[in-house]
Amino acid sequence: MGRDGTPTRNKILAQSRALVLQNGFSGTSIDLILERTGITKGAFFYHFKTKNVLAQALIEEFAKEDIDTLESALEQTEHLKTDPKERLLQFVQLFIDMMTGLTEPYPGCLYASYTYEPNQFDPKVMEPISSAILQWRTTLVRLLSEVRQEYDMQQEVDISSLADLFTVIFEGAYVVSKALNEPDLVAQQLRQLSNYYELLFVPKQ
Amino acid sequence: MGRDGTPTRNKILAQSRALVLQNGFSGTSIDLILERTGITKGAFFYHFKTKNVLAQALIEEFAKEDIDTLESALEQTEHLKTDPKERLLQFVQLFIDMMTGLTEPYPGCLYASYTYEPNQFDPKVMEPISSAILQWRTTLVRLLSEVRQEYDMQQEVDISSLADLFTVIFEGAYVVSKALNEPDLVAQQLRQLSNYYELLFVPKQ
DNA sequence: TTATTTATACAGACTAGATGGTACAAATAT
DNA sequence: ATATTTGTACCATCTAGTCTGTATAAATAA
Repeated sequence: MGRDGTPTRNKILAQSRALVLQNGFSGTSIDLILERTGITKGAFFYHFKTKNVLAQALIEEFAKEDIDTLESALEQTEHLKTDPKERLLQFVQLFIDMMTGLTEPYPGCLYASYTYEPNQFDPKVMEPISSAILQWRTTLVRLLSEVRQEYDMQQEVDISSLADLFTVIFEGAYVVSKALNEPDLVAQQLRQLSNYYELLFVPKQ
Repeated sequence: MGRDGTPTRNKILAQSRALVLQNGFSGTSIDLILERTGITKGAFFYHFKTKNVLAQALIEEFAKEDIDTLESALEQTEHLKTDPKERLLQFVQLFIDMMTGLTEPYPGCLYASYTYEPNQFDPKVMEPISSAILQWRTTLVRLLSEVRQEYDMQQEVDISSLADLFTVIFEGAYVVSKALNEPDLVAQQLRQLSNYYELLFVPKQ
């Protein structure tokens, strides 16, 4: 019955994400989205009742992809479970590889974009952000705890903060990479994180 | 000579900065600024010919304060020059102290805010951002190079990336701190940076 | 098979209010 | 007195969102 609307919906989501990362959410007018997608107002409001519904769909999709990436990286390193440090380093390495060889800066993170204009959104639009960040924290706390059990720490540091450092470096590197227009900066910063982990955990005794 | 307009101008700048960090630049209407400051439209456009001129004034003022902070921290640690590592750690410590004991998240960084809606601004509005970030890089490269001359590095890492890590952690920590509403996260992350420096540089031989 | 119904998807003119910006008179300080 | 600062009415444009109508495609019935 009726034609298939998912290509249209996906076009709106994809272009909107790109536009929001360049213009901010409130700097992205619906007319601009229409222009970019070649879609009309009627089609847009058929798929998204209001602009805020689009905001919510955008962040939910982004968060889903984000968590998928996290879980995929976990799976890809599961075979290293016997050496938790090796696993941790390999886990980071996956993201280094992901961010290596870009020719232009990674377009950025919607979490940061939204976080710098939180008043534009209903509270429930912001919720997936903290939810996702906390899931990164939880996951890395687990990975780090496993390392800690089999290695000595050169310094007694708070595992939870150490876990957050992963997200912090990502978010910060996106900002600086965009600001300086240096595509490989993100990978470089992740390498620093890897070095830190390397130095911090040493064989027992 | 007419009356003194600087209090008005300063009120506009201060309130606008706060508003931009909450709503984004294009989400901050002039009417909202007027409402917040209790100033009228005529006054506003007397001080700032266009909204983009305000954007420029905002970022220039912010960058100036930022560089002032950098230079102040340099001065405050100059007496430790004989032990460059001690100086570096003390340098970071100053910022940890600065970010300790906040009751609500630090409002954020205009560099990041602008970087996530760069299309809203003339290119010359964005210029002070890269300029300031590069000045941090240059300064930290100097501090780190001085350490390197008197200490061994546990791992051979790129000094320039190591320098950027300072800014990266600040920017990332602001984002995550705001997103999770955890005021002390910034100080915690800077402590991780300090730990990394601590581990990386070891006495010669 | 073909005409008709039905649910879905899209098109585009229209509106009410917001937005950045202007014009200019009035107030204020020196 | 007059350069400077402020108040307010106004304007053109942009904004999100509405409305009515049309196209598409599958389901149903003759």
